Amino acid sequence: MKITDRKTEIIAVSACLFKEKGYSAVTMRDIAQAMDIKAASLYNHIKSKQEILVLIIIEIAEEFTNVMNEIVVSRDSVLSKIERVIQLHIEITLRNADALACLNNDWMHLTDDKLQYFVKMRTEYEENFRKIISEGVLAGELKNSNQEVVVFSVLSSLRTMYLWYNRTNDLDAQTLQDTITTVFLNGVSNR
Amino acid sequence: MKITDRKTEIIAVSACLFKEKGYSAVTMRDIAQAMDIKAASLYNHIKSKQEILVLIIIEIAEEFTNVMNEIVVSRDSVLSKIERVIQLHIEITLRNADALACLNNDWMHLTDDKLQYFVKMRTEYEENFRKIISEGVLAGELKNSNQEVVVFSVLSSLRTMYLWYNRTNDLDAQTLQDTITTVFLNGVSNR
DNA sequence: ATAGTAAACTAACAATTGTTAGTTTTAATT
DNA sequence: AATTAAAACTAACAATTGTTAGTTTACTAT
Repeated sequence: MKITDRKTEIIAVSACLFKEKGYSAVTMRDIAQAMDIKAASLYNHIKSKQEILVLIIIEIAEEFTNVMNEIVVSRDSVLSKIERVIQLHIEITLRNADALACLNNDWMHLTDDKLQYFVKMRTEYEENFRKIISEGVLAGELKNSNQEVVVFSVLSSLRTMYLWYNRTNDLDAQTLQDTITTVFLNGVSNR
Repeated sequence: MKITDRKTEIIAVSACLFKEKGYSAVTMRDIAQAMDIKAASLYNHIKSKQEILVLIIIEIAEEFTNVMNEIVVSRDSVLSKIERVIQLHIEITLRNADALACLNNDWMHLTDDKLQYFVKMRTEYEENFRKIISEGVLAGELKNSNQEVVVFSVLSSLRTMYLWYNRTNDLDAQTLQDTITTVFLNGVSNR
């Protein structure tokens, strides 16, 4: 049992490359070169290019799905639930930005059952988030705005955090969490 | 002078396909098939696949740049400026969602001087937005949050509106504008 | 030392890619 | 009816794609 096996390296290197140019624009020879081996050697470790994509995306999608399910059934207040969703996105972004970028941009290149499985998880995730927002409006904790707009305004920001979080290089996770929470809950206006 | 010339059709059809699968995954034969002609026939109208990408992205990037420049130098209040930025994004999203998706996801497949030109415009756009936020904090109109987080939280939402605006099919531009403005300025919390 | 295995290699394949050359069709103008 | 120009076509190219087969190297356990 090695500390980091070769397959794990391939996944990480591929995710990094996919983040830069997208799944379709990255060739097996690109991945191989980044690992300083020949393309054919990759196949000692992985079954296909598609398998790499699956391994990058599905694991992280399942994590989102599972934690979101926990949050939804919990007995926290709606505001706490929203905070926990924000926290979930920050955690995964900091831990694995490359895979997250890949999930966001390349999920449509999954095939057959994996694609179906992913879309099902994503739909479920969005429905759960919508459920939280509805609950909040009903409980009077949230403004009664158009819910689709609220859901996707917030979700879009959280989903694309990987694009910019590293520009704020002096920012720890807690400050990030606090600022984002304030922005979404209370807005940017000082009035 | 035709009502819609063939070249314009190619651009539109291509933008639509690029939106679905990304620039690299769409072949000239895909584009041709969508127009019910053969791939070689495309070259009677366009110079290359790359030219299609350039025509889709650069025009819309210039529009963003130009309007943003107008907004920044205007004498409106900061809150009005932010509202105008939101309006700009909504307008372009409603008018040309496909091209916007393409700009967001495929800009890195531009080459050489066009790539440089695009990145320069994007940087300028972000700096202008940051300038508005700074001005607002200084004038006491905005909360004194971490500015990078504010800038990209808002910008990320606006940039990816094309992904979801059509789910709210009973939503006119004005309601969309009002809801988004409220969400960002005042937050979702009711407290 | 020997055997065995993990992981690299070379060479090549069949399919697909963007693109070009040359030709035919279509439709409008004289 | 003849001319012309726009826009389609067929056929093919050279390069690149993901992948396979078979071989060699490097390291570990006997």
